[in-house]
Order: sequence, then structure tokens, then C-alpha cells
Amino acid sequence: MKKLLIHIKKDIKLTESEEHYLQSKVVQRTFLKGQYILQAGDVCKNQTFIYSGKVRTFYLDNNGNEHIIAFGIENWWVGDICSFVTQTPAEFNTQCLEKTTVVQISYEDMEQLYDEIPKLERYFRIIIQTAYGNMSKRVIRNHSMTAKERYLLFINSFPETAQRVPQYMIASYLGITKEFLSNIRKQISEEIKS
Amino acid sequence: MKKLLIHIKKDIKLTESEEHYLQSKVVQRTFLKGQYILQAGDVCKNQTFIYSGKVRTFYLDNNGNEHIIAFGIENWWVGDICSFVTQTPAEFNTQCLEKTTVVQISYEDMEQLYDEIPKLERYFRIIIQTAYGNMSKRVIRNHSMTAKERYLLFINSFPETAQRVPQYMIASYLGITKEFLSNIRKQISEEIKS
DNA sequence: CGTCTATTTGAATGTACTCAAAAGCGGTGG
DNA sequence: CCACCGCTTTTGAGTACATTCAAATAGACG
Repeated sequence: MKKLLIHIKKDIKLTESEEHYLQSKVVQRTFLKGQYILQAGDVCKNQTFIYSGKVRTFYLDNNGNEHIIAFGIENWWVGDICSFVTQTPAEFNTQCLEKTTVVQISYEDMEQLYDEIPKLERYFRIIIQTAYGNMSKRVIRNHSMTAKERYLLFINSFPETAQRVPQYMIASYLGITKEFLSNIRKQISEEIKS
Repeated sequence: MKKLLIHIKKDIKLTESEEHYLQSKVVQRTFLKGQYILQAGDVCKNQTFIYSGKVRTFYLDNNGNEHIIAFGIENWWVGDICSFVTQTPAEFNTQCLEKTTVVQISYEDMEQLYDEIPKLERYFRIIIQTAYGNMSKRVIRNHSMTAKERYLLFINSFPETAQRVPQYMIASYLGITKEFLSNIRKQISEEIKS
């Protein structure tokens, strides 16, 4: 709970009573490795802020292939924005990759919070603007860089995630097969030798 | 100007005085075909709402290839969010594809507007949430669908844009070469015949 | 009609995928 | 301590998807 307040206060100021009101709307939950915070087909009823642990949000296509849209670690918001804002069934799954503790705010509480503490609109606007900017750059990089370049950028940008996550999930995040990522890694290690 | 108010009022209510204050901060401009609303390297100083016309936002990579991140038509906000929110040099260019009339709000005025009319935070939060959801889905589609499938989805989703924009730009938006898109179109027309 | 730009064609090439099988690796139980 | 199990990663051969380059064709505009 404290981590969330610290995170929010980086962007906006809250009075004590606002803090208390916010806390009254926030629920803490813990999930085990493998458990789903959100399943595709269900409505995303909560905004979820990761307190500790690690999750992935992925899409399961018609051929049964998983496509990871995002990893989530401490101090990140996760879920399916589309589903949450429209309260329609989600296309994405959010699954815990290890024991994960989160705090959640329900859709109804979120509406009330926005009404009672309008400054929160700003906080979430800033959060989502940043996320949108990053997602745009990701589209561009997928179109302008090779898989190898994207992999190298990934491990430089997210070294901790790169180490704590199985390779086949990194491949999925990059939009390539696990076999091809293995191939790329071989290439890289051979380049280093020579 | 009226179109902007109508668009905003779909999400939030404004009093007459708020409307007037907003109008005092909004500047209308017209660009000719080919002109740039924003050039990479410059700081994105304005939020831009398209009144009429058509634009594209693209990234120019190191090999000199253009990658279109978005088209913008009537009632769309365009620009480089990253650059605008951080007031650092933009990576993207926004260029008019035909004579285009826009209304703009500067960064400083935007800050004041947010302070004076906090409800605008909600409006822009909603706008950007939707855009983020769409961009996420685009990443997933790039990873889970073939170029042909993406092309068919594009012309179904944006039939008017598909007709009003040169093919090589659609190819760029889809992340493929103009030659390959031409090939795809040939395949499709041959399928229809048989 | 001529010029400029956009689109199409085709051949050669490269990047990434599929499928199948082998190897590695961590945990668990005998 | 070792054998086995399940899961992840690696390997390799064959293939498919998409690119590059060069040249021809088609369209748009003055």
C-alpha cells in the first residue's frame, strides 16, 4: 500500500484525507506462481498495481500460440486497459510468473476515486501517456529493427527481466520463435569469441 | 473549433465559462499538402487536433526508410506524445498528406488548462487510454497475423483511409515493403477470380 | 504530350518459421 | 547419490514469408 502512495506522489500531491479515502478503496491480494490475475474472456474488473513479484500479460491466438504484450514487475500497473475501460471481455491474460503481491482498485471504486480525487485523473493520464509512448516506439522498432537488434535492445533495457524470465517468453515478447532466439544467441556468442 | 468542443463534450461536460477559457487557449492553423506539423528533432510544442484534412506520423530510420506509426484524420489528436510530455526532441514527424486545418494547444497553455479545468484531465485520459489499447492490439497483430491478414484487416477497419492514401504508405503502416503489398494485392485479386 | 510519382513484375536472396529430435538442467523420490 | 521426470534450450534440415534490386508499366498532373 505504501509503495502505491509513493508512486502516486511522484506525480501529484495528496492530502491526508485523500490518502485515507484512497486506502479505503484499495485491496491487497497475493497470487501464487502460475495463477491468473486476469483471464481472457473475463471482464477486467480491477486496475492492478504490482507490489512485488512478476507477471506477464499475453494474448493467445487461434493457433494456440502465446504472444506476450508486456511483463510487469514492482511498481507497474497491469491488466487489459481496453477491457477495463469498456467493461467488456478481455482479450489478454495476466499470469503470475512467481509469487506476486498486488493492490487492486475495482472499476466502481475507480470511478468514485476519480470523482472524489480529481487529481488522480492526472496521475493515471501521466502513467498511460508514458505507456502509450513506449508502445508506439515498440511498433516502430518491430518494423525498423531485426530480431537480433531488438533482442540486444531488450536485454540492455531490461537486464533484470531478461535474467529472471525464461528465454521462450522473451522470444514471445519480441515476436519471434524460441528456436530463432536460440539461434540469435548462438550468433551473438560466436561473434564475441572472434 | 466547434468540432473540438463537440468531441470533448462526448466525454465531459463544460460550463460556458470553461468553454470560453478553452477557446482562448486554442489556435487554429492551416497547412498545405506536404508541410510538416512536427519535425523529428524539434520539440513537440503543441497538442494538435485535426479539424479537416489528413496527416501521417512517421519515423525515419538510419537507413532512410520511413515507418508510419499512425494516420490522422478529422477529429484525431496527433503528434509525438513522448516529446510533448517531456518537452524533449521528437523522434517522429507529422506531415500533411493534403491541405489540413488543425487546432493546437501549446504545452504551457495545456498545463494551465489542466489546472483551470481539471475535467480535461479526464478527457485526455480517456483519449489516451483508447489509443494505448489500440496500439497494444497492433503489436499483438503484428506478431500473430501475416501481412496479408493485417492488410485485409486494415482495409476493413479503415476503408476511407485505405482509399485516400497511397499504397506505399499503407505498406509502411503495416510494416512491409510496397513491393510485397503489391504482391499481396495480386494474390487477393486472383483469389477473388477463382 | 511529357514528366514525375506510384505501382507492378520477376529473379535472387535473406530472415524467420516449422517440425522433429537431442541435449541441458533443476527438482524429486527411491 | 543417482535415476528419472518435466520443462527449457539447442540443433539442423527443409520451407515459407518477406526483402532487395532492377526494370517495366501505369496514373496523375501541368
